[in-house]
Amino acid sequence: MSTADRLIESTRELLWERGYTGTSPKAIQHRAGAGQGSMYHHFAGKPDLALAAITRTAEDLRARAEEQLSAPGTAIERVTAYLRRERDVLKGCPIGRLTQDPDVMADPRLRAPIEETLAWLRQRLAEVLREIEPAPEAIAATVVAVLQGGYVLARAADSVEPFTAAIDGVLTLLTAR
Amino acid sequence: MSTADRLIESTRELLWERGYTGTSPKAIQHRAGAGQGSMYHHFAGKPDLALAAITRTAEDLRARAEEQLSAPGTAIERVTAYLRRERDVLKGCPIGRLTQDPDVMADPRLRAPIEETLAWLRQRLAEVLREIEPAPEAIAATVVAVLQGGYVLARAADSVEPFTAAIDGVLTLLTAR
DNA sequence: GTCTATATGACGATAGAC
DNA sequence: GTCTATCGTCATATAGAC
Repeated sequence: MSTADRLIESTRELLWERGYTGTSPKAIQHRAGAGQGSMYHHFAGKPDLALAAITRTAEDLRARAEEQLSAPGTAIERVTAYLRRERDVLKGCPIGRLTQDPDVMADPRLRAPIEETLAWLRQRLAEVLREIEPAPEAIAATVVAVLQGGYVLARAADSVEPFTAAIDGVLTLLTAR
Repeated sequence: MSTADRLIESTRELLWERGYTGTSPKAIQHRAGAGQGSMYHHFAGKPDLALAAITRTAEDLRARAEEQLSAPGTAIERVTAYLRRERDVLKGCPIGRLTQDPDVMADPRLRAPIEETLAWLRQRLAEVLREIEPAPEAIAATVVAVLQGGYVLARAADSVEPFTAAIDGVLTLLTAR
């Protein structure tokens, strides 16, 4: 892996763990095993590096969601597979967590991939759910919200349990229709 | 309002807007119209002040939830009133947002009120929903998660719309039972 | 109680040698 | 491409006068 790649990967990890404000260039360099000069040679600064990291994380999220959502099976089966797939629940959503960072949301370049990714997810889930719901838009928003909110509850409790309960609840409601 | 009170209120606002890491003592003092010496006279430091602020915000959240949840009406009516009550949607949940702050979650004193408040909310909603569900725990978790996740989607979109859609969706699912 | 002065280190970046 | 030196500012206090 090149130095530039190691810098991007380190930034992705740190943004996930500590957010944008909580992530310093120094910490990125240390984790990547790169020096100051090296980082500023490859990237213009912290926002530039964050953009590269966020873009890569957003692509990754979409690709992995698509794995479950475009698999064979009924709508319920695919949504269930997506919601119950293995996740780093206590780490939360690497995209959703950035919405809490005012410096990220204030920068249109950093904000765009986050807005687009969550809008895409909602729209993609609506497509799948259209198989069983004539107007699935609101329910698709609910499903994405349960996921994002489940992460919040899990972090608050320092336990996966509330996340699992929230997913179980929405699947119960969905399946009972 | 006393200086100590102004410091606590300013800290509450800043924690809501910028999180713990993003909030400096200097910013708190400036917003409260207090000097350095004044702040350190009343509070031991940033964590001490944050604890006072978080405690007050947690009490406030519980009191305001209780307003809707203990009102007269059916379970569905009370949950609907709670979910649809007026909110500062784009600002998000002042308690839930702190779960994204690793420095808060790493400090047991700061973490406790957050954990307790969300656990209480879940349990309180389960009590209300028991009127229509024999085993309401998972669905109560879902309802709280939709709220927390709805805030995330609203911030990502810079619009109240996804929040409203997510709430509408879960109420549709709940009411259709 | 509130003020000003001072301290130590981190933050985010630039400059220039190698 | 990477390194070290340097920079101006902010973060988070402590000390002591008033």
